[in-house]
Amino acid sequence: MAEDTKQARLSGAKTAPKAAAAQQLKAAPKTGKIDRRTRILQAATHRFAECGFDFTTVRQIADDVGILSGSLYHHFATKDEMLHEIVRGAVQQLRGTVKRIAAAPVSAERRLVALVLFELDEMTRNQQVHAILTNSRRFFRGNPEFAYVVEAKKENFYAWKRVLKDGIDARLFKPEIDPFLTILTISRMLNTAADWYRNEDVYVSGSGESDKPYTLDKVKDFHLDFILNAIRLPSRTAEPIPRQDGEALASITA
Amino acid sequence: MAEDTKQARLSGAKTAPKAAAAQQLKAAPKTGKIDRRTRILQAATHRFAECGFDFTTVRQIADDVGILSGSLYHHFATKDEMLHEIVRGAVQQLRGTVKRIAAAPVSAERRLVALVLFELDEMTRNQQVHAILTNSRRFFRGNPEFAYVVEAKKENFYAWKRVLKDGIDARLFKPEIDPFLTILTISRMLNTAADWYRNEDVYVSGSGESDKPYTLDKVKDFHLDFILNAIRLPSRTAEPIPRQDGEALASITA
DNA sequence: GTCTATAAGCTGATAGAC
DNA sequence: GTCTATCAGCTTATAGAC
Repeated sequence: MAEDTKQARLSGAKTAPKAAAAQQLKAAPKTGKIDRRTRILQAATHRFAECGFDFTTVRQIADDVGILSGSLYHHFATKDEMLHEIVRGAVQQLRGTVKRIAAAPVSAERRLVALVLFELDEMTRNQQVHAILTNSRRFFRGNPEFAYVVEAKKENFYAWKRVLKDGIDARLFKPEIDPFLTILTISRMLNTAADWYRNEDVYVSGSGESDKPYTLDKVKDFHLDFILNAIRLPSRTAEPIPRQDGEALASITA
Repeated sequence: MAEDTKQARLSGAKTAPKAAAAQQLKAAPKTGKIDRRTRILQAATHRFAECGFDFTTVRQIADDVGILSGSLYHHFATKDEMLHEIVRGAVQQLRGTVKRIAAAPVSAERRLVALVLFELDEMTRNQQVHAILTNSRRFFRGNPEFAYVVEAKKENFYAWKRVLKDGIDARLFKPEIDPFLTILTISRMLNTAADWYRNEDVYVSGSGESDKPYTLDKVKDFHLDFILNAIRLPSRTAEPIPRQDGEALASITA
């Protein structure tokens, strides 16, 4: 892994003419009329999330869309290029919204609630992409081509840190909490939750969508409770959690 | 991944004569005199933890110990057999101790504290093996040869569930907590913490062992606080956390 | 745009010389 | 116990016919 010098050459010639196609990925209606390129990205996203980037083969992706592996290279120059198109949009959007929430002119507690709600929402809605970002994080760290991924993660950390610091200064949060440990713990907690919410119920549910044992709403409440109990000043534990305000702040993503 | 029918044949002929060698893995002094088989398992453990089982090649392992890949097959029948020897002991020990703590005749809170302390301790001490168990969990789930791994995980879950239920019945914990979500969250939290504690400080530390910014003790306190704040009855938040008692209970592993 | 065919290299694993 | 040499099958990626 140390000397993983698999060169991704996104040289000149074939570089993607319609990078915006990646956006259609979540907006695309499930009815038939979507172009090949988008369909390939859907298949790749699914495989990368399921098996990891490294362990997914181009043949699997090609099989999923019903063409041969060689034909993929008419649409994408390299396997790495597919990954770029899949993660870039999500990374940029997450970074932008997190920074905006962290800088909003409301109390630190409301910003924290908004951050939790937004990240849970985003990671659940766009779960496959975030699964890729988490599960293949070693690949991203070790590949200079994807430095922007780890860079965005770092910026997110500083946004959270600012909110925590503001909350401590405003005597809303415990002064003795360790920012680093707290953010790390919360961040992975939300990631974990989204992964479980979207995938693990395979073991339980059977029929439609409605018999899901946990609603996303309940999962959000659980985590808000868990997190706020841990960081609020003990004297404030009885206060209601400002979920509505956080919800409103979190939904301003456009 | 669905049709991953890579057969592991641990047929008859070459089956490992000294399976106990895996135990030496953590007990082995770092001085030179350890046999080849143990050295190979050390290298394999490191690689599996770092790159995942699937993505590790037998040639990498062979390189690490300074022999050729073909020579590995004098010591082990298959790559899968190495994995078995690496994880089996840890899985059995974890399962045994967790069940014993969960059944101990003390208050549910002390048992919970003991579970948290023990798992953090064990996952930190034996971090590489637990990283393998977590990172390659899809492999374990999809491979019948390793059913005992997921079986043990399930038993651990029921042990935790019992402690949580006892705590609710004894009016120590909030009656409204969701056992499944709570256990899932705590479990991954501890896993995450151990992973970070052992690996992530690569980015920070420089010289010896002493300048580590976080002691394991501090990490334990952080998590006990975080977890107990979330599940204790609100009226009990001011009570001291019975860490010493938990420590004592957790350390009875022999 | 997809196909056939193929390159160059890696994979886990084996046989037999020493 | 390690070596050399090799297998059959997989990997990403390319060239050129249709």
